[in-house]
Amino acid sequence: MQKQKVTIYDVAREAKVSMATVSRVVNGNTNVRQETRDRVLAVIKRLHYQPNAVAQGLASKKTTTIGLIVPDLTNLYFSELSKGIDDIAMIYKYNIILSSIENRLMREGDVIQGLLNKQVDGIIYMSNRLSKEAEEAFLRTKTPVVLAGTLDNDGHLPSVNIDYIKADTEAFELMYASGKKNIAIAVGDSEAVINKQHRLVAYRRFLEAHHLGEGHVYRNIQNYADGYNLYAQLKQEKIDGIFVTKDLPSAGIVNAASEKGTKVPEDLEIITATATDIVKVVRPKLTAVKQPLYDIGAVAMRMLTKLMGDEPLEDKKVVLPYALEKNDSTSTR
Amino acid sequence: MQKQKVTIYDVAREAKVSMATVSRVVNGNTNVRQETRDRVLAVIKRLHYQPNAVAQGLASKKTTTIGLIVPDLTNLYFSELSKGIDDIAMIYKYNIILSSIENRLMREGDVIQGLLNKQVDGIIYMSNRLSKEAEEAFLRTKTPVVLAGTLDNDGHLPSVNIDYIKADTEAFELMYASGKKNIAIAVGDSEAVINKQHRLVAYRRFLEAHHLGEGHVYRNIQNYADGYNLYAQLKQEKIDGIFVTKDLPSAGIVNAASEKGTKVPEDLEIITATATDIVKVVRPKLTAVKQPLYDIGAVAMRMLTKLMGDEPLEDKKVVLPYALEKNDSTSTR
DNA sequence: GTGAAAGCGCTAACAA
DNA sequence: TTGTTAGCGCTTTCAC
Repeated sequence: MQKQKVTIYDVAREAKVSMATVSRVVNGNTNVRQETRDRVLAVIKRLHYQPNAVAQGLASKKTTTIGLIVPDLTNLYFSELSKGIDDIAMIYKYNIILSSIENRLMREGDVIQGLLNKQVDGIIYMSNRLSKEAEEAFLRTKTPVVLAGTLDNDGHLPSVNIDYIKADTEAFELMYASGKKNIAIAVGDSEAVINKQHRLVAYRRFLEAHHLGEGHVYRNIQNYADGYNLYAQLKQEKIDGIFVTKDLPSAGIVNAASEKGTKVPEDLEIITATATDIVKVVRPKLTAVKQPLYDIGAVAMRMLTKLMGDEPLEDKKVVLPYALEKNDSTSTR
Repeated sequence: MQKQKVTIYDVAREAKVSMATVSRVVNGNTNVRQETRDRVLAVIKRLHYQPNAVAQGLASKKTTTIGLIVPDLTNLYFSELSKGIDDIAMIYKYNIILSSIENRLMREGDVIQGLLNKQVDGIIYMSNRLSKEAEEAFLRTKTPVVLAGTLDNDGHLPSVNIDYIKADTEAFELMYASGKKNIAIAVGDSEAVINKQHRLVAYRRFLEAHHLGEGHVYRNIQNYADGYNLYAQLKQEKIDGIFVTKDLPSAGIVNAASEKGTKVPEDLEIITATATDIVKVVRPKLTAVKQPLYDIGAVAMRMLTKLMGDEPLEDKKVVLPYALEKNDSTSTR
């Protein structure tokens, strides 16, 4: 490849100043006489000079780029979070390097190392499950990291979330208030920190509080078909209320129930843990925990900008409010 | 910020070779004696040396990074495309800089310039509407660009798509075969090239072929509510079949129809132009054009790798096959 | 097969 | 306020 067409050197020569002065102008340094600045600016415009961000990055050790680690962009949960992150990143002029960790083409540790090699100024990580190797890599590096809609085991890393235990408990109690006694929970990855240490804990506490016995935990319920197929089991085990962590499986359950003649919410109540577009498309409309996904992303990104600017963080663990949106898959108002 | 911990220089010193040799080893250059290579590799491992990609980029003028321009990641159409792009990019070891152009925080030209300043090796662009400033920027730069699920006005840029005219015509004819005579079309952005030069053209040709008069074009039908609200108008204008370019509005129409007592497909047939998860969640299940979104993305990325490697392209405009998935919102099988 | 040395384009002391 | 001068960490001729 050829050399860059117009460099800072060309501008300096044409404007009869030093490279340093051009650099100052480009970076908005105020220590430049207005007259000089204008002259440089004119040359920059005339030559269509554009700074080479890679060279800037090498010299300044700042790339104005962050890494975004995400499991699956086609999942609305993550894409909503990403949108919040993206908007704030744009405001602060950061670019985002997107790293998907869904397919196992690359080990998570290598993905993170790749980001670090690209000298990203910070990393935002989202995933249902924070892998061990990721957690270790994050604790080792001095590059700032923030978790969005994600929790680590010991709470060492800055993060933004809602209070899952509180939200889930409210959901269980809503179904209980309708007189349901055989309430179940269906989770995606039962080893994920949020499920293992929060949602399932809330479930057990709920069961104990009302002396409801062992309960029913369905694991690995990930997609529409999983939900659809789960229905038969729910029917057999006489489940009359279920909390589902993902939206597509919830839709599957509702549709299966409708087809097989089970009335929702009379015979079976359903609450889903994430209010996406799916919720309003299904009939009956699903009662759902409305998480402020966009805000979680936005706040996470804002936290990261502070960390990258060596500003102090008020809260390391931010907890945002949620709302339980009562729709037609539950009966108690 | 401090200097990098371990540099190529440290490795060279410890291995008692020159930086050039270390560089060769790192980049898999074969002109290194096996013995030397092993020694260098051992030192790299011992010191945990990791190359600085920014410095590599500056020296080699290759960043192994591409720019991905996307309007809205929460739109399944684009996130599916992105997934295909991401997978292939990962295989070829390219990182992706994600640039959203949905919010108008930044002009599209500036977004592209920013990517160019970061010295990306290539760009993939997706959008319903290729803006004039984007098109001009792409024609001006020597950085390779590929359009995914997107078309430019004059067809100068490499792109991957399906045959929209053929697909839409098939959809119209399917409804016509059911005896529908007042068939309409609802589009998102009617100025988008795909709509203006393909979908709407197909619609007009269909009307003419069957002497169906002027027809009905509904514009700016973007989201669930738009579709839901459109129903009243469809009813008033006695529409008995409609082709909708987006999935959420389709769901809105179906749900509104069900609520108001209009039978789908008996009284109103609906076909949507993109088969996403929404299609199978709505009842009745929507008949839809199944676009190979993942493949479009994958092929676009593969084309880009060729362009970046100065390999020739067999086809500049790739057209992938689609399938019309007949579900329950149409009656003809 | 290996090394010396000149950059890549820019920033950031330090002087002036 | 401006210029000089080292780098930043790496690749890449060109010799040997």
